[in-house]
Amino acid sequence: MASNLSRQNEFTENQKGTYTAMPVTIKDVARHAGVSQQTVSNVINHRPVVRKETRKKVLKACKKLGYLPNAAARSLVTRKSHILGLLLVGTENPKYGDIINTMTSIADRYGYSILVGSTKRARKFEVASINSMLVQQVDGIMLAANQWDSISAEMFQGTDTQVTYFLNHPEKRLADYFGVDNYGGMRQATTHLLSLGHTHLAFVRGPNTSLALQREQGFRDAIKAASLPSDKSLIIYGGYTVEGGYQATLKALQGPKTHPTAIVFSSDMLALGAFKAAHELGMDIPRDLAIIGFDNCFFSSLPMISMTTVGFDLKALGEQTIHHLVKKIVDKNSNEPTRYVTIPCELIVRRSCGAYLKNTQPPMNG
Amino acid sequence: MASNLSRQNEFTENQKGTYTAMPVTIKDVARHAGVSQQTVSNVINHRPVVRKETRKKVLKACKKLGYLPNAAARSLVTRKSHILGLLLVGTENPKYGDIINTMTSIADRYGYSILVGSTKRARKFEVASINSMLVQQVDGIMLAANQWDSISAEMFQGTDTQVTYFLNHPEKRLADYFGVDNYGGMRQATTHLLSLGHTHLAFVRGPNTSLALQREQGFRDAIKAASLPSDKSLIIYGGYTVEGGYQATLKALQGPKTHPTAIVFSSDMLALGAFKAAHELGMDIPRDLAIIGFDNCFFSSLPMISMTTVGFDLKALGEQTIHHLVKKIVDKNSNEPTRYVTIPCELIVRRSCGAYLKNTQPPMNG
DNA sequence: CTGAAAGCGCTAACAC
DNA sequence: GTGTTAGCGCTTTCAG
Repeated sequence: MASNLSRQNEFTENQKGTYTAMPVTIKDVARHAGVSQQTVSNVINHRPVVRKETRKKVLKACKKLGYLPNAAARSLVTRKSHILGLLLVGTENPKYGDIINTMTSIADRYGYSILVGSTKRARKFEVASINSMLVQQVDGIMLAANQWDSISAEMFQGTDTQVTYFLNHPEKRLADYFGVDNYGGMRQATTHLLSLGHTHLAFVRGPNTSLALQREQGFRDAIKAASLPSDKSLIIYGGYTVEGGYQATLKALQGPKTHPTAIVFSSDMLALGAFKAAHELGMDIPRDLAIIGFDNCFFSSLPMISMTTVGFDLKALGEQTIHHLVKKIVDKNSNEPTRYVTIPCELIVRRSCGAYLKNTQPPMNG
Repeated sequence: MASNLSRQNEFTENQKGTYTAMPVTIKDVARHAGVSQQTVSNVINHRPVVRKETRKKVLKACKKLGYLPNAAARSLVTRKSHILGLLLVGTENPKYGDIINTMTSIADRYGYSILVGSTKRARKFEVASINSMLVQQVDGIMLAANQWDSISAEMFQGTDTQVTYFLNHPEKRLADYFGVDNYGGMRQATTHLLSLGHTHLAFVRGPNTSLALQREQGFRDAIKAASLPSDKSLIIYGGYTVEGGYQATLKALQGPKTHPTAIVFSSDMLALGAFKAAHELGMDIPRDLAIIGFDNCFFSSLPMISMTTVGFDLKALGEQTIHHLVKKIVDKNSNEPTRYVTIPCELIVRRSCGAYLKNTQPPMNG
């Protein structure tokens, strides 16, 4: 790609007789270097069919004029924009920033830019965002489906744009999916609490996405596998905010049933609400209440939180997602089967689950 | 804009005799509706020069064929991509996600998409990102300058792309700037600690950005205004991570000088490190050490953190930034003077500064 | 109000 | 290796 930092202009006279800066085109470079447009194009695109001296001459002209290729023009003929869409559900979770940054970095290595969007958890916005990205000619979209019954993948029928579900997928498997083993992670977390002797557990569930539904199922199956009577477990809706987790915790601890001694949360954000609730009720975590979250957000390792949670390798997930998506974009008609990938999870034991209560100190790194 | 959800295709035979789906163009719609391309274009762009019946006919054909306009083609002739670049320094701060989401929402209201990038705090990446966005023909860039001595605004000379600095600006005021009153906010925070009776304060400073330098100056001037001998204040580099704040706090509390009784941090993230350090040293915040952060990150209001901090209205800032940027894009040659805007800050007093130590309870909302 | 023609900046196909 | 030509899908003249 042409260099930068210095951009000289050519000024051309327009109809009104005023002078305006016109962007430098491949034509200008060609004229300046005394070669044809095609040759300039060959140089810019690193096609090894240009003589060394010619290439040098062209490069020099590019620099001199401050030439930058026009992606729109290129996109129009190649039918490739080198833009990828990343459509997530919302921003409440601080993991959002991590994800965008991770994906942007990886995409960059593959030569793609990232256009971000949020579905705001509403079908209307999901459709509008996809439409907008389609219009912008993104080569591919990584889509976190809003709802379990989303049919947004159908919007890509007849389009050049490749689509893969990311983190969330709908019921109908109309496209590839790259996500996390939410089920396995949550089942392991729940089993951990059971092994610590808890017999009354509650689960605070998230919104109606595949991700949250899988986590819930992991909890249910762990309870079932332990042969605990199902009425001894409590399932409460919490949504995806700290406030939601707070309300749900209060409900669990103040309801008519026998109160749980441990609560599993669909996310770290929800679990934070438990700290607030416990604080108000004068309860100590983990002495009076054991809790486990999911996501391994950065705050979970802080000493005053020290939350047991389930982690996963976001970078690896992003790498696989983009790698596969780009492959599908490049090998236009490599009729690969629909892929359905989940990366494994890891239980990260800290203080909040009470595992360190009886025996030793919490681990040094909080 | 044309509707969606259903996209039928036309299949055309290519040279090799295989059939491939070709995207529906304005031509196809025109033929189908029995009108000219121009008329279709007029309909799509809501130009009020088309008869009602004709418009209806065209819209129907759009829907039937699943037509979506091609932004690349449009951009090529209008010289407007309707894409805005948002270039931030990094992602360590969870505020990052907030910012992207806020800016995406606002831009959407103005009819623009957001292309995100990260400078990774290195000039090399800053230049590469800007270049990439320029190639993609973004209409404007909101740029958080890496360094105080950045000259990246010069890259826009001779370009159609409008640029405004955002959150951070370099020393040379080559472009508009929209940011936060970092100086005033930090000065107020420091003065607050002084009013609580502290005479030995430390400041943990951030990286070499305008934002961090302004915050540092706010601290220095507050100390100076209180006529405290400057050797009674300690300034330590912390960077931008929790770990950096932790190390800096240890340094402040274990140095040869008289130890500070209060520490001001350049950001909430840095201030979190103080909790870790205090925890290790067996000190209580705020009893043994008062701290104040900056940013009002979501975690600062949690009861087990309850951090006194400085907040600002990100939405208002984003709105002003994009409003102005879009105005400059649309009014191509409205020779407005370079604007330099900072939005005000607000001190949010919670438990960590010790203001509630002697008198009353901490506020109910943590 | 509608239609025909030109051209945005670039790459692809084919001569030379 | 290099130059010429055509055309991607759209908007913008300018005639009618």
